[in-house]
Amino acid sequence: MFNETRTHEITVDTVILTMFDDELKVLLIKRHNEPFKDKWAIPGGYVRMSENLDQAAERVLKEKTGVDNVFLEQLYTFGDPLRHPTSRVITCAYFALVRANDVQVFSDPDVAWHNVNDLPPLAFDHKQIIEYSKKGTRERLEVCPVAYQLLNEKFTLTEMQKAYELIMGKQLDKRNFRKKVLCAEGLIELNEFSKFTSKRPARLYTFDKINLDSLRGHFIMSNKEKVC
Amino acid sequence: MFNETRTHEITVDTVILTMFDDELKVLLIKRHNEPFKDKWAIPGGYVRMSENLDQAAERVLKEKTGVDNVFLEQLYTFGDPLRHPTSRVITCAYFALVRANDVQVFSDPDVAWHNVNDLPPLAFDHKQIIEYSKKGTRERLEVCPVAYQLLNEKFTLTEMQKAYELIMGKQLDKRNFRKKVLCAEGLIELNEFSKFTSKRPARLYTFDKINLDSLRGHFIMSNKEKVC
DNA sequence: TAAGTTTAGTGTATTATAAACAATTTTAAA
DNA sequence: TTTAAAATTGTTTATAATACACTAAACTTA
Repeated sequence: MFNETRTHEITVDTVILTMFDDELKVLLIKRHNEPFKDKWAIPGGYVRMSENLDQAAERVLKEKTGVDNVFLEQLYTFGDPLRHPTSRVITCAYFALVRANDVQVFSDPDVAWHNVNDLPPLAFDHKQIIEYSKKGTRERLEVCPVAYQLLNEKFTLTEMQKAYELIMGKQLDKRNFRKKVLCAEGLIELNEFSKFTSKRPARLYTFDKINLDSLRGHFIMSNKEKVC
Repeated sequence: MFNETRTHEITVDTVILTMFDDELKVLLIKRHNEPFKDKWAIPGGYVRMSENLDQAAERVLKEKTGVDNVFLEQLYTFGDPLRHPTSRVITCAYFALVRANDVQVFSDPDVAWHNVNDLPPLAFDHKQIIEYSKKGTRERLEVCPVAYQLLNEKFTLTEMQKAYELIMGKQLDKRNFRKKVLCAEGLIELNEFSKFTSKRPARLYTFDKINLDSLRGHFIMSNKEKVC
């Protein structure tokens, strides 16, 4: 069935996640061409000869959202011979966490955010890739406070808890959550309050970006809270 | 510098780890051809058109060690344009844990086990790949008792602790270690004792393979013991 | 302007897990 | 039989996780 040659096509596909309307959203693009015409797909593209895989993923992310300098990490490489119906394409999947406000609003109705837990029919193995990225985000959150990547620069603790809850897929106790994050390094309490909430304003916090490298090991979701 | 075409060569490279002489060992092959002639390299090969990446890694492992049905997991994909000096080769790296006794003894002096912490000059980016695999093995051990993959079918708790210590890169307390593993699921106490030790014989244990799938989440090294 | 509604914010007691720590037992070898 | 090496075993302390409910502040509306 296959001609056992040595070359394949290699792409990067990027699962771009953000948070709004109390949902984790993934950016999808509706395909205009075969294969999988009219199905939705995560953004991707061929790896160029002069760039490494991280650079290819950054380029795709920048092209589709206009953002860079955000959390972007290699997830897994998918290489099933039949994942592409007409050619042999191996794809290195990345996942990115971006702030909804940073993304350029696109008027194209064929580029849209979808709830990661309520996906339309997807092209290729992209459903599997998105499922992997949900798991990867959760595992990443267990060792590193990546959830702040989804939040605005200034955020309330309620917003932060919501991000944790969406990624972990479970509700957290408000008092225990605040106790844990308030004693963690890197979180800075501001003397500002959210103005746009309709009820009691909430204190705003921000992250000390300079110390983010040292945060590995902090903000750990406990073993018991792990979704195994 | 580069012709931005769409095809690259893709290989799998496999970090094969085992344990003997109280050391974690990695299987290396001395290269006979350029590039990197006479440097050591981890076993690898081109991905065939008809196989997926897991199958390619299994094939390479089987060819080099004669073993299959062992722990073998995708690690990371390395795609720096300059990682291969003369062509554009993207490699999907895997890591495997095997029992030293299961591996066919090879008489070829250019195939040898090396201490992972004392490596000879390596070809390509293989030093980086091996470092990644040490980290990957440690992280895997934190959520799953993969260390048993390095042990014989019947093993003593001292041997098991040694495997944990080598992977974690630190010494563990004997009493706390035994307390933790003895109350974990899947470990079966045998009425047999090691005969080849020169002093007091140690009780042998084995793993309940049937229940291994349910072991995720057990045998967790605590957060405090994590090497971050 | 008072009452009602919504969200923000806070502390303690209990339980579970991890960590520190040393003496005794068993066998083979001398 | 004495000695040496490795195996085996429990308790105490410290830390972390969990469960749990009321008050405070601001806006809305009657």
